[in-house]
Amino acid sequence: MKKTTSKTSSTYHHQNLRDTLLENAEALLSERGISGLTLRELAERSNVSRQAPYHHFASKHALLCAIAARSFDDLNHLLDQTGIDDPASIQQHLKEYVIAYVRYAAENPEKYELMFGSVTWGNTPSAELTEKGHATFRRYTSIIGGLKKTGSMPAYFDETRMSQITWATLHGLCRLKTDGVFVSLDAVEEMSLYAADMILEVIQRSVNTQPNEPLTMPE
Amino acid sequence: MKKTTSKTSSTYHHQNLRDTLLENAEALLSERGISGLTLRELAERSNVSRQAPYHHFASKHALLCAIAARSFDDLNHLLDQTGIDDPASIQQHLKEYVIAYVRYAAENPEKYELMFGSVTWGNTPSAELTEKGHATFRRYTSIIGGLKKTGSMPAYFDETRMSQITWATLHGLCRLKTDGVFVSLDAVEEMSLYAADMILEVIQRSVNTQPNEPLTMPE
DNA sequence: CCATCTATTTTGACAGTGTCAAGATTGATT
DNA sequence: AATCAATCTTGACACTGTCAAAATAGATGG
Repeated sequence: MKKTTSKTSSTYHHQNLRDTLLENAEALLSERGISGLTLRELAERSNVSRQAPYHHFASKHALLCAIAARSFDDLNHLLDQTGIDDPASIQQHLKEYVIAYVRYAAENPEKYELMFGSVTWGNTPSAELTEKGHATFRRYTSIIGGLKKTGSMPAYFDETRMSQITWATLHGLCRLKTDGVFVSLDAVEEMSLYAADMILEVIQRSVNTQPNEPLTMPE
Repeated sequence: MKKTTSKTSSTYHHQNLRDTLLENAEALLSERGISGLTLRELAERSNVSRQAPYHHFASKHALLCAIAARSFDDLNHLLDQTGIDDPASIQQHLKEYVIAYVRYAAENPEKYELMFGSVTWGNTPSAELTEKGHATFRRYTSIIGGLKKTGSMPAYFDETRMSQITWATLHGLCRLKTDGVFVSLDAVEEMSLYAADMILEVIQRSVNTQPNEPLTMPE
């Protein structure tokens, strides 16, 4: 029974240490980068011994997964605010989504790396992380699916495949920015909108085309 | 004057230590992953003291950049073997390129991470690395440019932007695979070919469309 | 109100890591 | 043969993540 005791005995963390650690970890992450986020310094910054975090996170990997999951929440919150001005225009929604997505990645490169990088995903990512990651993708798929429902997308399109590759485009651009291959945020935003236009174009043009030669699976 | 002395005094490495280190580093990388590649174990495996590698690589970062540059050579060598069966068909070339590219990434996830990851690019990547990375992209651009020359791509397309975003698609898919977000290689290959088809489609269809509403730069 | 218990925090220790500073060794050059 | 510059080695330092065991706090039951 460790629910709402909340006596908050000063100089002793107890229940809220986990949240405190996560907040300080995010700050540390932004300041020193992913390799500069060390458990010992995190503990010191949280005024706690070096082993204390282990009672809230089984390992450093678990902590990183928790940060990633939390970052997915942040991103989803931002994405929720797209497409509300003109709910009827899914095209507009897609563009706003893309811009919000790219901006978040560019402004939080270390978090984005944890959200999709091999550090977290390469070694049995936490269930929380995989679930939230998939949820974010589902959110994107629903937009692409919306294009189909409103008739902007021909019915014979493979909705899943289409979502996967167009979102991979978005992800690829973000990754190139967060990894430092691309440096200009303006350029990446331009590319992203260009990509969004291309996606909308290929869908739009397909509508006016005979479905006898669709975007099929080769081989 | 340290050219071709090549006396190869046994049990003493001398000139070829650098190459030996790189080879062993690649092996170690494949076996233990990027975090398992440690300078000390690399030295031990090369029958050399722990500080010896520092005479050939200024730091671990420099070593990682050298591995990445070497990997670019490997990849470029593979890509050179695409599009030779039917040089006339650039569409075929693109598909072969995509498949070879994805396969290399999937089979060498750690190398791919060094080639494009923040570990190398985030902290002043070596001139050799940036040059070879850009060269690889230029190679891709030339294919997209080939589509324009043969009339398959409308002249008003922005060749550079088009290359950037379609290559970002390829890169995004590879990254999702190498990072462990996607697990099935078959699925990623399917997505890649689907993407290649989409690229070719959007270009092809554009040819039969009035250029008054092209894929313009928004805003 | 006190004793007990469990969850939490701490201290000690260990095997690693990258890399700086000096010393030792080698093959080549004068 | 003597000198030299490049190369390799050894010692040391400040770190890292994490196991083990001791200490401490708050909550619980009498």
